[in-house]
Amino acid sequence: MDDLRVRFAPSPTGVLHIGGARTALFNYLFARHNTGKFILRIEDTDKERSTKESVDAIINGLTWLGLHWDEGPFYQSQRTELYKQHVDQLLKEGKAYRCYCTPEELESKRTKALSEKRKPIYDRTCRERTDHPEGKPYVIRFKSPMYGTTMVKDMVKGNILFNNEELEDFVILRSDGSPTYNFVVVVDDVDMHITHIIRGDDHLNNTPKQIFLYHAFDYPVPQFAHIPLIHGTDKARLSKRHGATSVEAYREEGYLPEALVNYLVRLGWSFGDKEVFTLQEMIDNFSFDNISKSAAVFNPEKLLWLNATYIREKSAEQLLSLLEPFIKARGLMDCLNSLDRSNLLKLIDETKIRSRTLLELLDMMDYYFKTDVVYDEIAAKKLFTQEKAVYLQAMLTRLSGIEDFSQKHIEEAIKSYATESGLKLGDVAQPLRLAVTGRTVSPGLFEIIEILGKERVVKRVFNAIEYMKTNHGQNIG
RNA sequence: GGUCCUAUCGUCUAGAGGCCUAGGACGUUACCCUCUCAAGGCAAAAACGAGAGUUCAAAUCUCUCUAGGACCA
Repeated sequence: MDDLRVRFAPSPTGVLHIGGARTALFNYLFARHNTGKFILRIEDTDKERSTKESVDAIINGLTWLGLHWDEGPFYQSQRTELYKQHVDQLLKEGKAYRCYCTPEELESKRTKALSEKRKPIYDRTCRERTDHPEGKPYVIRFKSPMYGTTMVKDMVKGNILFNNEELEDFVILRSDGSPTYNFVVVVDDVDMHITHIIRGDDHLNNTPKQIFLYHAFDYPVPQFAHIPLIHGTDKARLSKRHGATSVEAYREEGYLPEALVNYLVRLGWSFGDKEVFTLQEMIDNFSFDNISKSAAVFNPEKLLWLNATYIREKSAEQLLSLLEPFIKARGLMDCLNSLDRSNLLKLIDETKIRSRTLLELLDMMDYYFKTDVVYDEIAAKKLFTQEKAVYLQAMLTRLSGIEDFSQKHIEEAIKSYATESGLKLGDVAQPLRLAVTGRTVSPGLFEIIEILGKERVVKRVFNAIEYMKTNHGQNIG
């Protein structure tokens, strides 16, 4: 098994979507598990739809996910000579032939066959033709076997038998001289010495045709693994209308690559009851024995949970560096540099268990970056009342009086005030939280007061009291 | 339309004839903890698509149907 070679062969016609990413992942894991080689091949023969941006998206996406390839990227667009040679070879060996039937002729044959309830496959008119009409356009067709059966041995689906009579003499070279998909795939896989083909099961029906070509090239048929597709909630193949489906989108929303990889590996693959895997654990345990045969519905909730799990396991330092691109994007870099770093790290530690994405994490710490607190409107109406203004005034005095502004002393000050005034802690804590963060939800109040520091807290409580004075009219009753 | 694939809680799955009163995870709900929200803890509700057969015994094997999906046109 030491010569095992697999490939991921996407078409660069859009973003790297999570279905493709999962196919790449399974290829990667299989290669690493078996100490084989993982090859990246860009199938950009469709010049109309292939773009450089899309190639970049694929490469960046795979790199971000940590799915490193050993060879490539190879580009089909740079290999046209190779395909031409192989067409010529098949032609010379009598394994393919020129077909001069016009599209109109083929169409009428089709409709006729259909009306007579026959299979609408090409009737092989030109198969034994020997003349070469000058100047007449032609396609090149492969001479498929007309009888017998072809067995696809699949590591996921088992043995699948196809009846050769169902298959036609398919086109390998179009009239414009461009080779077709089934043909170039096989030429490349032969040329790259691919031993195992792991791809979506949407290719299953193409496989017998490709097996014909392997035979024609006298190349041992690779092992196949057709993995089930990913579906949306409506059980249809996952597409844009199901929401974010690109790897890039998840990156921008603050997902961690290890979370996405972990989620994708469990979509269709399992290892007992285990849910959380390191990449090494995936590599160690991966096998096609425990891949499921049916399509899996993509569940964003579970991905979110996994992402939260991974965020929680990161250190504050790690999270801060992960947050940097997001901080930069919001133009908060200057702000970051002017703030106390150790306090920010403490805040990250307090906030990370409440965040499911990096974006959420940053959002939940906005009050730390901002100079002026913006109050949640509904909460302000409810909590910034005359009665609460009294509490805040008292807290302003007490907090200002603390020499050693530590969590312990802050807690004592707030709790003793509540007790002395016969109040529940929440009665004081909630308006105070709103004053200091602008929110009703935050990490522990005593912790964040210490983290923000005496100066900022005192100023914020003072500002809140001022706000209540100027807006008190609407807050009465 | 033809060919092919698939079928366990809402979702991801465990399950390879008796360990199944069907296990785990996400989500949902209740409770505990609690200054809010999370996290954590502890519970609960929730599934073998239908029908025949094989067998002492079927989620597991066979067949039919049904439903989804993919490919080709």
